[in-house]
Amino acid sequence: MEDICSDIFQENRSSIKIKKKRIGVKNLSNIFEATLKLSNKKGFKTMSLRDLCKETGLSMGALYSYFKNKDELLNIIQQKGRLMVEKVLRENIEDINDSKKKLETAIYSHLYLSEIMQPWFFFSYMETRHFHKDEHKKGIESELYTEQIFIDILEQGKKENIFFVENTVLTASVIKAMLQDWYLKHGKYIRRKIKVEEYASFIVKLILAYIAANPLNK
Amino acid sequence: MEDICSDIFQENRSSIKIKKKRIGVKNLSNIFEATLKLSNKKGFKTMSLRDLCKETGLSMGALYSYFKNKDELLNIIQQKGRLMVEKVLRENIEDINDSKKKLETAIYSHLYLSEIMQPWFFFSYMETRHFHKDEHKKGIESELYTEQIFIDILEQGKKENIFFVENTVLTASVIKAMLQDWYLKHGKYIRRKIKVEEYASFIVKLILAYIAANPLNK
DNA sequence: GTCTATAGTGCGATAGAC
DNA sequence: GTCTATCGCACTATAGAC
Repeated sequence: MEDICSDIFQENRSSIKIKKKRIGVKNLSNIFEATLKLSNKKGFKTMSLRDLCKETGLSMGALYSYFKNKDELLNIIQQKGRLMVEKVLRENIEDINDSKKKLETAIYSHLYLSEIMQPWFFFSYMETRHFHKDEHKKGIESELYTEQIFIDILEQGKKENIFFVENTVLTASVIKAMLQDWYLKHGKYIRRKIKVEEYASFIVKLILAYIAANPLNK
Repeated sequence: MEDICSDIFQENRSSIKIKKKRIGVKNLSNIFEATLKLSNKKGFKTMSLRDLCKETGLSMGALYSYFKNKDELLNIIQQKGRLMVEKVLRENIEDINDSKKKLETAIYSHLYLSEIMQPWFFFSYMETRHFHKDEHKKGIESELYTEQIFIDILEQGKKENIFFVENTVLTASVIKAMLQDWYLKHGKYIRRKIKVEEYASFIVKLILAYIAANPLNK
């Protein structure tokens, strides 16, 4: 979190009116956390900047030193979250050659990441449709990007005769749906004391039962 | 739709100021459709009653003849949608004894219903967390109600030694997640020309591959 | 670097004409 | 049964004091 906010501070130095790095990074971190918390409770549009003042302990004027308007606040949060997700997923799977191992790793990585960054994932899923043109498009592309990762892995396994899957696109879609359920209904899973490891291992077993069973052996 | 609006008109006669049934039902139907359309685009809270005026062609005064405030409009929509869903699901599966057939029917029924009532399902999923206390609670209960249907079917099949499933709750959770993906990302599936029949048959195959394979035979 | 005060906009809701 | 006009309130964003 510290690292991310430090990056954001550097990159958006032009639009951020704060000069001292220590104060800037601390307040940015505070603002992001508060924004995700409030938005996930009542929606980004419904969250007023006065709510954000109360939650952060900053005044209206101080907030506007960190972003030039409410929409820019949203853009910064989105931009940074997306970069983080794509980087982690790519790095975790790029060196794996074995299809089955790669599929497992992709599922585990996505779930662990969304466990750590749950508020951001939830925010992103729920708010994307409210974004204006450009951010809206990027949100959908980001979703398709991770879906494509799964399509590619399934296609690779299919070529190697390890996976037996009729429709890779549809299979990737439902894998994505199950991964998303983890952060969308996070409260439900916590209440039921289901840990992320258990959920991940379950998803892998379910998918492998479907694609790893050679129909010719039946 | 006509039938539902007719029912709503009868039940809420006290708070609806309109006397003539024909006009009342026609306008109610118009208002509901417009509310779902606008809310699903920008969120219920963000949709102003002035937006609703434009979309329905009615004036502010006219709108307020059909509900006493914005929250009541939401409650009426939710109440009726929930009743509809629970009724249809129950009626479709209650007379089926065969576990496998029952599971299939439940999946197909839910998907076909959410295909017809897609705007309502989407609305309900996205807005539940913004509801006040009582409606919020009912929304969550409704979600758990359909999940419980699947838990019960899985438990029944387990007892009969037809299904081999370790964790029925977790299995029901992901079934629900996949059913929800159909109406949450409806646009994506339409763009990819995936029909509801294909999706339903895919989900059934995927789940059966996991639970219908007796591990003792392996 | 952060504050308070306020301008300007748009909201939900109602009253009263037609 | 539907309309227009209007009220009071909360919002984003900014200007200027400290």
